[in-house]
Amino acid sequence: MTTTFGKGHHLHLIDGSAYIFRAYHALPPLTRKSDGLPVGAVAGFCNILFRYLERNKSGDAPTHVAVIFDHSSKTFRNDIYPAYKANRPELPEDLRPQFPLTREATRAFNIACIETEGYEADDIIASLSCKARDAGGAVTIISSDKDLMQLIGDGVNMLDPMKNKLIGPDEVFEKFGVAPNRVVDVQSLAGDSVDNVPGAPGIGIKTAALLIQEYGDLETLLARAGEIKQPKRREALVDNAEQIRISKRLVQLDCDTPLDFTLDSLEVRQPEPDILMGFLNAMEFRTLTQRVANSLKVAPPPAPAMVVATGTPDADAGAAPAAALPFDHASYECVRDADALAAWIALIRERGHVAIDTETTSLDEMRAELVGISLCVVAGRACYIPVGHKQGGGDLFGSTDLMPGQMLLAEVLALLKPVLEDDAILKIGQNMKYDAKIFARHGVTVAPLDDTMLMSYAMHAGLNAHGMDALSDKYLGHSPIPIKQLLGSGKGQITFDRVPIDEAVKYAAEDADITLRLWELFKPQLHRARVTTVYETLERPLVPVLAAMEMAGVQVDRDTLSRMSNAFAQKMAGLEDEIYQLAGERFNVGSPKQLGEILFDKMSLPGGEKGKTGAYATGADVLEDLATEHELPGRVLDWRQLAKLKSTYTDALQDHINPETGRVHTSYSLTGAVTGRLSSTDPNLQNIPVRTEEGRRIREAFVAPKGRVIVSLDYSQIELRILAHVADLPAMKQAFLDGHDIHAMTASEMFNVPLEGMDPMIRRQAKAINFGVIYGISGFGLARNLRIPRAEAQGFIDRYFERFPGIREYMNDTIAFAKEHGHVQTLFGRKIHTPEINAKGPGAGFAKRAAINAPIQGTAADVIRRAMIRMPAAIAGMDAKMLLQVHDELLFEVAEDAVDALIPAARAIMEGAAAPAVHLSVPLVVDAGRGANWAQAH
DNA sequence: GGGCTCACG
DNA sequence: GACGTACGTGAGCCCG
Repeated sequence: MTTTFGKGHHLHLIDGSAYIFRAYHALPPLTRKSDGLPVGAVAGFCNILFRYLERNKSGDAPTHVAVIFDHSSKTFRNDIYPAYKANRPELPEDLRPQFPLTREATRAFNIACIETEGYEADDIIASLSCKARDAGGAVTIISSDKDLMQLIGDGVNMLDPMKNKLIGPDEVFEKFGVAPNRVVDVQSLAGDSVDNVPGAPGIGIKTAALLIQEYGDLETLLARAGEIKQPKRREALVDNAEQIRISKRLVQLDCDTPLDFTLDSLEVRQPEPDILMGFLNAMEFRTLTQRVANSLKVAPPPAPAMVVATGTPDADAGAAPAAALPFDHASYECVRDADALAAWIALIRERGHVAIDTETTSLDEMRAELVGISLCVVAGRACYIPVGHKQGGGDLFGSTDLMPGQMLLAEVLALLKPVLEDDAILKIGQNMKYDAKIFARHGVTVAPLDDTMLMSYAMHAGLNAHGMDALSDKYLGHSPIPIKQLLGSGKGQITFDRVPIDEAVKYAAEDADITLRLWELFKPQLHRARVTTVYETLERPLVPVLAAMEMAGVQVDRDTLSRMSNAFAQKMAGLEDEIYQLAGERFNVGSPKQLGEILFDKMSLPGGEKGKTGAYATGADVLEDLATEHELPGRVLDWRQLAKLKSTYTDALQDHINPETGRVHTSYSLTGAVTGRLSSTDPNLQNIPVRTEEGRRIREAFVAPKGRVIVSLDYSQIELRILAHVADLPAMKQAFLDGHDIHAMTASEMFNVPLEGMDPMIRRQAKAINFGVIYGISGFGLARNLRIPRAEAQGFIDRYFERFPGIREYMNDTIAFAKEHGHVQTLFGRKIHTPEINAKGPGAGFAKRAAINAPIQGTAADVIRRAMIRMPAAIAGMDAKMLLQVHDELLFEVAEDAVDALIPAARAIMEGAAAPAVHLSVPLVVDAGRGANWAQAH
């Protein structure tokens, strides 16, 4: 049938990856109508292929053709030079899922589709060119990539598809000033900032070409570099010879890429109309479907077909609308051997993404042991890989024998690691920080990732919860198997490793299935809700940063805490004796109910007010008022302070010291607060005492190991600065610009008193008002806070509004915005929903104040998030770790000799964190402290 | 498990 | 005109 490739044959090599990027950037972000799948790049790619085929119908048609793709961004060149192509911007979010579709498109056009792991498309093109040329055939490389120009000559030329212009040796000389066979030499010298090829500093293409022209080739030039007259050029070459040689290895294309096919297999084939039309129709490209139908002289298929043609028939289920597909627990697969896992990995590679979930023995990621991993690539089709299920479901002796029929964890991880770390495969999870930490403890860095919980949060903060059960219920109309059903609850609760494997398969695979379906649903919604930037710049990139902080943990000294606990216990016992004496009887001081009865019934102290539950209020404010009447309330207050410190801090904190690391590992919730703030749990390290002297001493237990110090950097008055900016308060802005005491300035402005020698009481009142404004001030609240008559408080507020008219405007505008849109937003576009804003009754008051506060608190939260995301790169070279975040403070552990470098670097990141997205009209100022422990550093 | 109290920003 | 109110969190304890 065919003769072997050789003389008279003409091979076209199409640079597919370049086409994808061009198509992506040339077209608006198209999505498939039926399900919102991004397909803009696929559409452009198909158009280019179609036009290419049409053009070849007339004229110089090739006999053989292939489209070549980059397999992933990591290649053998990264082993030579890790920074190679390291400064490439991250792939656009909506492009990655289109990669596999462009492969499908190529196959649908019946064109050979080629990629090889570890090699760039350019290397495969080079190898094929050499092979074809050596066989005596002609080659045309269809690309405008200058890196391919080194291949030109001897029957190999290039075609720039943009300009439809042939590139031969003359055009190469025009660009590089040398013949094609010396292009590599010029590139090695000139380097390339786009690909991060270093080259020789100060030498560009012009100079490089002159040098090569003069000396002939690179090796001769390097050998005789000492003869160069210009001192700068001479030094650049002599000092950087090694770097230049590395550059050469980076730009030199590899002509020996392994190829597992023959040139003959690339022979031009006509598209199969059914397959091509089926694909185009499934992608819902109406115009192109019609045009291709005309060209192939066939009838276009009936419009919306819901099934995407994919490489394997198995994957077809994925095209049905995810939400509508029922959940079939029986269909989930249990993966028990390497072959089965390999099949899943092949499917993952084909699709370019995978939903993943881990099952473990604990919610504490630092102690949890991996029990199983579930994967889902296509809605409705998921698997579970058990690795740590144990015999004898929950017997008393805690048998440690593994159940038979499980793969070895090490083997599973070895197979999955390349997938989990592959740049080109998106890993999707619900609360991925958890799973990423589990994998990180096994030496696997999961990236890139998407997180359905964070997507939900970016879209719907303030509207609903973002846990898997809530999301599945709301969006998929499906209640997942409750974990209680497997583990039980209370005393008899078992851990996941004791769950029978067939039960675990259903539960675990379902979670991955749900996650994938949510992702398919949320992906296009993110764009429509206009929170893609929020998600991509403020949510997702924080995941690895927080994971690293949590895993690092903070060293807490058990002895210090233990000694404090003992001291507190003694003091409390003494106070209890006094309290019993004063009360005339023994009772439980910790019981507000009993205390209320003693104070107000037995002792008949004034002001006993019962709340809605019928109990007397005995809060600190009530007891403080009563302290003037009697000694007992004061003692109770003292006792309560100690009880709090002991139970919540000095006792509980000790239980959180990880026995393996000797450190305390908190867990941050990215979705814990509606405003964008983080929250901290298990333990909460964002509320360690500081306001009282006794409490502050607990921070002495947060220490740095020998040779290291604790460094604290905190934003000064960040919320007030943001308020001054958003409400446009010129006087306040000026005070910040001048570095003045902001509360004193406020007092001076309001009460017409000079700054010099100001009464501290006046300043205190002004400070309370400043904070009140941030919280959505009310006369009642301010009156209570300052313990002044309500009318007086209202007078303060009126005067404040008079002096800072921007405030009232900001409040009114914000509430009006919330009423109209149902949400407010931060300067960075984070949306906080306010569903109660139009409610009647007292709820409306809450909603209004929350609406006023949210943009300010939320903007401050966004600022420190941005700083945290940039921090790892900024301190990369230093022996320093970021450990904790407390809303406006970042805590670091730093080697003593690195402190002087860290502080200015971290401060610069924090102070500049708003830019360039937002230009604040007020400077952000960061204060720094250092010491052996947190108390000293603060 | 809800309510109270109190630690933080 | 009355109602109830500072904004955002998490944890430990009591008590039903």
